[in-house]
Amino acid sequence: MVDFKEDEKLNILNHSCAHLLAQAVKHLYPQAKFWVGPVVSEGFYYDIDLGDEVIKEEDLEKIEREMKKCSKSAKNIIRREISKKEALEMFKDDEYKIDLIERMEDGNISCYTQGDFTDLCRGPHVANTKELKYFKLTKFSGAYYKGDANNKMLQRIYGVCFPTEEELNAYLKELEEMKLRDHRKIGKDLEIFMVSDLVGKGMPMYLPNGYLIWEMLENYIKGKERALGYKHVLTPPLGNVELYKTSGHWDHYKDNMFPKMKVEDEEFVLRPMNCPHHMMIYSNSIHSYRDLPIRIGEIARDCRFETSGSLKGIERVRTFCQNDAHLFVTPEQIEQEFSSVVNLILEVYKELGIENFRFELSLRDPLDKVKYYPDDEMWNNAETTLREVLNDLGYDYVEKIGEAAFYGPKLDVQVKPAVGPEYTLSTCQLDFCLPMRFDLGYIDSDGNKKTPVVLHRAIFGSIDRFMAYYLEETKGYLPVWLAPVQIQVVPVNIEYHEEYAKEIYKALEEEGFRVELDNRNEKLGYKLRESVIKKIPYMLILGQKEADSKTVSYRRAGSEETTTVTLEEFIKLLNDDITSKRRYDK
RNA sequence: GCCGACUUAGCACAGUGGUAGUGCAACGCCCUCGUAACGCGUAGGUCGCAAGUUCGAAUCCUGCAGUCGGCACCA
Repeated sequence: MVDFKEDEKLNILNHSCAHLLAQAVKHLYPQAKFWVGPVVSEGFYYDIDLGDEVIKEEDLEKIEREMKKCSKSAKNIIRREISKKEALEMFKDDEYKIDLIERMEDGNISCYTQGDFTDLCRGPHVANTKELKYFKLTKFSGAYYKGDANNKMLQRIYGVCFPTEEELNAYLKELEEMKLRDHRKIGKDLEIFMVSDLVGKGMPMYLPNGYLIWEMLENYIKGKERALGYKHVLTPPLGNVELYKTSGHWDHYKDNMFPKMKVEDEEFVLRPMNCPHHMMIYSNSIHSYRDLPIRIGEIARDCRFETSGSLKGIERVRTFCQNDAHLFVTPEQIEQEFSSVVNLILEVYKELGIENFRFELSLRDPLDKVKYYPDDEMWNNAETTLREVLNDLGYDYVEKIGEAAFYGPKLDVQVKPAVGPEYTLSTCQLDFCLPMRFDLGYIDSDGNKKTPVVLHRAIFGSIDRFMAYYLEETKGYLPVWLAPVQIQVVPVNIEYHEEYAKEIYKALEEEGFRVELDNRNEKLGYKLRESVIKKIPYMLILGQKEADSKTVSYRRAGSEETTTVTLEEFIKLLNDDITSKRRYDK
């Protein structure tokens, strides 16, 4: 999808369109006061205080009509440099603009005027409002002033603007198409997961198709980890509150945990993460420097009390299974183990054909003394280490201040879903803090007890989220190794060809493929249509021709071509598809 | 959690005050068929839940729940 922020021409056009929106809103709502109206990846928006009024759906059309009027009036958009004093006087009735101006440097302030409307802005803009012709207001919502939930909620209106009608329509069509690949739709259509109000929101249940995909993903990633020396464990999905007080999670996240429950004279919580359990496993025995790194992995069920508004399909849920592991290493081993994790991430992405992702290096905000473990030296050390390893590996990344975990900095891999904002898929976190809090140790070569360093890492993030992402990536056309049903055998005529179809079906089943025989008394076209809708990778069409020549004809979902081969060749083809994990959706 | 919208059969939807409809799916009959829907028929819904207004509520009001679009949050 086009990025309005990155495309210079669209950026200016959309920024100007935000002003047009503000002008129209000012006409319709004279009491309106304006906060900011930036261009973002998805277009532009403007945050507006309408006093007691709120935007409703029908208001959008009304505002659009007014915008068209403002556009048609063909006013020149005129830039003017103003002094800070002038600016403060000009916008004296708008506390939001005053807020902005007060933080601006004198001599570096400008405003733009179009007809009866002037907005504070650094520009640049298009020359005339008539250039803003092909736009659409796409969505609206409340948005907290300065992004702080304690502040007043302003009205935010989103829109997009293009130079031509064709581009606008193409974009709107693309938006509609993206909705079709939303994992919630695919998950329902292909019977992958369900939710039940009675069980609880944000607690998905995986249906047979979904659990099959789950098992394949789980076995795949555990196999990769075993090859790298990981040992997998199984730990309970709850823990004593003291465990989380020791780790520090209780102080930081107790509001985001399910409340504690008292049993006899102990208190427990459903666990929100697995680090403390794995720390206890580490401390179950005495370790020598020779034993390190120790890599403990687990597909571990966690429960987090996510706010109702943040839940989304199987992407953001209240119960989920992390593809978690904790690597206990000596300080000298950090670099090698961290590289190894990054390489594993890249290897998995490459194998599964995931190409649209980016790295974020999440660092602490040094001014935030509450959230982050107070040890400057530790933080500087950890952040420098991660940065150096990333630079050595030569990967592009952006640094995000204030995004670190409370115990350490991390590398996050960000991806964009079909619908909604970016999220983290994989993560690798460096932690000097929890090993100290749990008093972990190993005996070093000099005979002294030292504290290990821990790398927290998740390749799939959670199996749930990864599945959501991969369903959207593949549009539901799963590669053969993941497809719940790999082959649908369709006899042309049930009366004459069922016997041959059964023979082939049994042969494929004996080879270990997930195969189904459609022996219903329906027309060929009808049965093929169902296979296509269910996105089954291979349709095997068996009629007189195939029975006579002892061959099979196959068609891949998403293709209209039919190929005829021998059964042996077909099996070879399938096995090749499965081992290569090849995607065929693109 | 906050702002707004939505919730009708397994699925996709229509129906804005007069005791529920269409298409697909399901089931039955018919058809016996070569690459995305043969035809006919049958069954299926306390219209998200609760309370209210009304002679009468899927429709109007209120509350609750869930979902969706954003905001906030995300160890």
